[in-house]
Amino acid sequence: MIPRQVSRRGTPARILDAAERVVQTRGFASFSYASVAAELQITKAALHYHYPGKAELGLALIARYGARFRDALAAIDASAGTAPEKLDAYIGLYAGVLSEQKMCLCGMLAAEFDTLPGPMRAEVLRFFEDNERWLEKVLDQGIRENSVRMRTGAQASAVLILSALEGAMLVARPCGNPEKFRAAATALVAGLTGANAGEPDPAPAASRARR
Amino acid sequence: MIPRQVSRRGTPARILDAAERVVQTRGFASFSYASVAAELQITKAALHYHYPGKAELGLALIARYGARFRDALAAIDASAGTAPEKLDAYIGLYAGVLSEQKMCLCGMLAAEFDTLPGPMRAEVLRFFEDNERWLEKVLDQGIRENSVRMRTGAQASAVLILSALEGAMLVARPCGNPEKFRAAATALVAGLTGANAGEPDPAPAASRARR
DNA sequence: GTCTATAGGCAGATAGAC
DNA sequence: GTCTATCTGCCTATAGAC
Repeated sequence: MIPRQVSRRGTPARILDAAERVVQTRGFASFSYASVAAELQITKAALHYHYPGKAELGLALIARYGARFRDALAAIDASAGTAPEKLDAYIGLYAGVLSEQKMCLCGMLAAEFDTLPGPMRAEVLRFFEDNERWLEKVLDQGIRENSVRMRTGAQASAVLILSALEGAMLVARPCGNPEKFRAAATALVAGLTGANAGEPDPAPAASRARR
Repeated sequence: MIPRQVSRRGTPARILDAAERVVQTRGFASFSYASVAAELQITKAALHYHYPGKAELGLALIARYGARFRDALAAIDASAGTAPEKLDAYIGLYAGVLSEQKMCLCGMLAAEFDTLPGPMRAEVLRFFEDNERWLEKVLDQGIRENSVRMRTGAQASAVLILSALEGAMLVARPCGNPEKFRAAATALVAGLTGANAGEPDPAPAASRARR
């Protein structure tokens, strides 16, 4: 009586789910309509109905990923923690992706940048810019709180954090060793907060800075 | 009377040169015998004569790249500089690649890792391990010299340096902005060397050292 | 060593039935 | 919305002449 669907999620979303997984593990060039169709047990023609071509599907992929990421950053902001706490949460986002043996979608697409259609390129750049802006804001907060100590500007440190985490995923994933990612992240934070690993902060983060 | 070749370099080396450039800009999946043959103005069949298949060509590519990199590291060692000087030279290797709008070959292949033939995977892993070992050695030297201050172990810091530089290339290349790479590298080094380190600091960006 | 020619497969994409 | 069937093009790879 009830026309139950194969899945609660609609077909477009399920297509994006499958495509996203393939792109994050094998890359955009190595992803094909055939592989996604096989996984969803539908035909390539059905995929083309929902997404006319690879370029459009790729764009939808980044758009959804970017929106999800921005939501996650907004949620971290809403938690109103200290800068180091926010950084830890930010690192957790990356660690979560890596724990599924996946690369950051935009990190993967950055490697393939020269082969991407124009609209996809623009969205990849936007993703990086958004992340840098958010990180810069958090670092500024950390300076006000006296919980972060930088010897260079917040902008350069923001680029470093983004680069280090993307790079740590890139390097750690082939090694099949999430610990490698954790080690890099810990050393990164240590260089920004002046914290000794395994020891209490020499200058405890302002317990609840104004904001 | 002298059977002059088209180039001083032999055909196998010229094939590797062209293939390397394509892989470092577009990726291994997007590289084809046809594109390399067109660039060298020979046929695909001639390429197959020198390298039976894509897997063999790819392996030769990493082998040559890895050997060249190891030679560069040995040259830095031979210079007998301080640890910060060696790190700067190491960063210069990456900057040189990026200045040609190219990604590190092994960084690119790391993104595509899941699609690579087994022998290529092994060489990519070897490259990362070699780099980490070398960096760890330099960091140990820096501790002995008192020119490097780490708040975490040398191993974790070595992974961070490798990750940050690979990631900085990954992020900076799409932006078409080498300055972004420099900013990340500067912030990275700043986090590893104290402002009040024994060695003269050519760029005391933020001279208010706390430790 | 390099060529022409071609095999065989898989890619992205479309037309039209249901 | 999903299907079958098909088109076109590019891919890796091989056979055999020169």
